[in-house]
Amino acid sequence: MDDQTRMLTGLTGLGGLSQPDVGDPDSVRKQQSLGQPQQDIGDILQQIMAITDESLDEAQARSWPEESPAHWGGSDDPTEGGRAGGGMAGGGLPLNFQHRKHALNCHRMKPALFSVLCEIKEKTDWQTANITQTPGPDRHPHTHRHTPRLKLGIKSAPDLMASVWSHKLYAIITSFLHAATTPHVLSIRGVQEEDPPDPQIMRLDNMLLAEGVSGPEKGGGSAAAAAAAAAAGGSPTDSSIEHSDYRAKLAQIRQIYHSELEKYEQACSEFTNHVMNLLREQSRTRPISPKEIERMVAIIHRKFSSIQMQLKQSTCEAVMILRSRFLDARRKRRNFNKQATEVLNEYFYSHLSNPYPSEEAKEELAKKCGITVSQVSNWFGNKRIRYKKNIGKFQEEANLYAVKTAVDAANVSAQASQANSPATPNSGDTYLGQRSLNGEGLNFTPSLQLQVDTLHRATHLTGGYEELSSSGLFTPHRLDANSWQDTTNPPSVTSPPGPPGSVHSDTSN
DNA sequence: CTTAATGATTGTAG
DNA sequence: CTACAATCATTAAG
Repeated sequence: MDDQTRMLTGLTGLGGLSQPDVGDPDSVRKQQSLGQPQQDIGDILQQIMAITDESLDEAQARSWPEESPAHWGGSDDPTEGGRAGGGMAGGGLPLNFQHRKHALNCHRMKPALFSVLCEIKEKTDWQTANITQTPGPDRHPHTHRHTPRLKLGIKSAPDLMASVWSHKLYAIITSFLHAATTPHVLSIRGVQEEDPPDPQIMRLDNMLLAEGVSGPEKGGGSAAAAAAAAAAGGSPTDSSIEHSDYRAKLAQIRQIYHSELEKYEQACSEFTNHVMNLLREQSRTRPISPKEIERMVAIIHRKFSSIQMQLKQSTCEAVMILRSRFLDARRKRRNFNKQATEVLNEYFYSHLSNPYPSEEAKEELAKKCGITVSQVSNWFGNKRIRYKKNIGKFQEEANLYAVKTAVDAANVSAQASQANSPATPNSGDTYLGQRSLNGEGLNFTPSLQLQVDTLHRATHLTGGYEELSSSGLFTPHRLDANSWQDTTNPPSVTSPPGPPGSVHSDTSN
C-alpha cells in the first residue's frame, strides 16, 4: 500500500486535491460530475487504483482457473487453501471492469498522467530497490547449519523427506505467490536469504554426488552403498540383506530428490511465466521498466534456488540418517556368544591387576572369540570402567572366574605334579579377584592376603588343592600394580547391605 | 511394558 | 593414538 499512497499523495499535491475517498464508486461519480480539471485527475487516479486491483484479480483468475495453490506443490493441505485465493475476495465484475478500463485508456488525460506516473516511479524506484535487500520476517532461518549431529531413532529417512518436502515447497511457493500478486509487497519481501554461501552449496552438491544421489543412474547408488559399507569397517559377516535394504532406501531418497528437483524447475519456469504475464498485463496501466522485470525474475530465481538448496540439504540429512541407520554398527549390536565372553572374562580376571592386553594378546583373544581386535578393545574398555565403577557387582563374577582359573591351574599343576615336581608355580602371572572380598568384612589386608583367601575358598569349592595357595604362587610384584583403578576410586562400592560373610553379594537391589 | 546388561560411539585429556 | 568417562541404542530378562 505504500507505493500507492505515495503516488497518490504526490499527485494530489500536484493537483491540489483533497484526500479522496478511495474505493468508493459513488464519490468517484460525484466528483466526475463536477467536471473540473483537478477533479478529473483525482478521478482518474481512483479508477487506476480500482483497476489495478481488479486487474490483478482478473489475471489471477485467468492463471489459476480452477486451482488452489496446492497445484504447485502437489500438497493436499487444506489449511492453506484460502491463502492465495484471498486476493480474489474483492474480485469485481469483469464486464464493468473492462468497460472502465477502456474508458480510462481513452481518457484525454491519460498520456499526461502516464508520464507523471513514470516520473514518480522513477523517483521511488531506488527506494524499493533498497528495501528489497532488507531481510523480511521470513521462515526457514535454519538454512545454513553446520553438520547436523546425527540423532538416531528416526523411522525412515525417505519417508521423512517425502513428508516434509512437498509441504515445504508448497508453503514457500504459496507465500511467494501471495506476495507476488500484491505488487507493492513483492519488491519488499521474499528475498532475504540470497547469496547462500557458495562453499555450503558446493559441499552439499559434492556430498550428494558422492552419495550417488545426484549422479547418474543405478551404478552410482550401489557403488556408494558399497563404499559406505566399506568405510564403516564393517564385519565381513552380515551384509547382503542390509545392503539391498540400504540401496532400496537410497534409491527412494534419490527418487524423491529428483522428482522434487524437477518439480521445482517446472514450478520455477511456470511461475516466472506467470509473473511475466502479470507484469505485462500491468504494464498497460502502470509503468514497468525492463529493469524491474529483470529484478523480479532474479528474485524468483533466487528464491527457487534457495529452495533447491534446502532440498539438497534435506536430502543430505536424509542420507546421513540412512547411513547412520544401516551402517552404524550400534544398530545391529549382537551380544557376544557365551564362549567369547567367557574367554574375555577369563583373561580379564586373570589379569585383573593389569587388565591391559597387549596388541598381540588382543589379536589372540579376537581370534579365539571370533570378534575383531577393536571389539576386544571395546570390551576391555567397557569392562574396566564398569568393573571399577562397581566392584561389588562383579565380585561374584570375579570369584567365578577365579575358580575357573584356579581349577585350570590346578589341573595343570596336578598333571605337572603327577609328572614331576610338587610345587608348580605355573600360570605365571595369573590370579585373582583381589579386593573382591573387601566387602565381606575382611577388613583390610592388602591384596595378597585377600587373594590367598580367595584362592583358598576357590580351591575349597573345587575340591581343594590347598597346596597351591601355600606354594608361593602369588608373586608380590603384581600386587602393587593394582593401581589401575586407584584413580577416581569410588568409595569402594561394596555389597551394600550384604551380611558379612556371604560370598554372594548381590548388589542388584 | 520397564529395567538391566551390554556393545559401540563420542568427546576429552594425556 | 590410547584410555577413560559419559552416553547411546539394542537386546535380554523380569
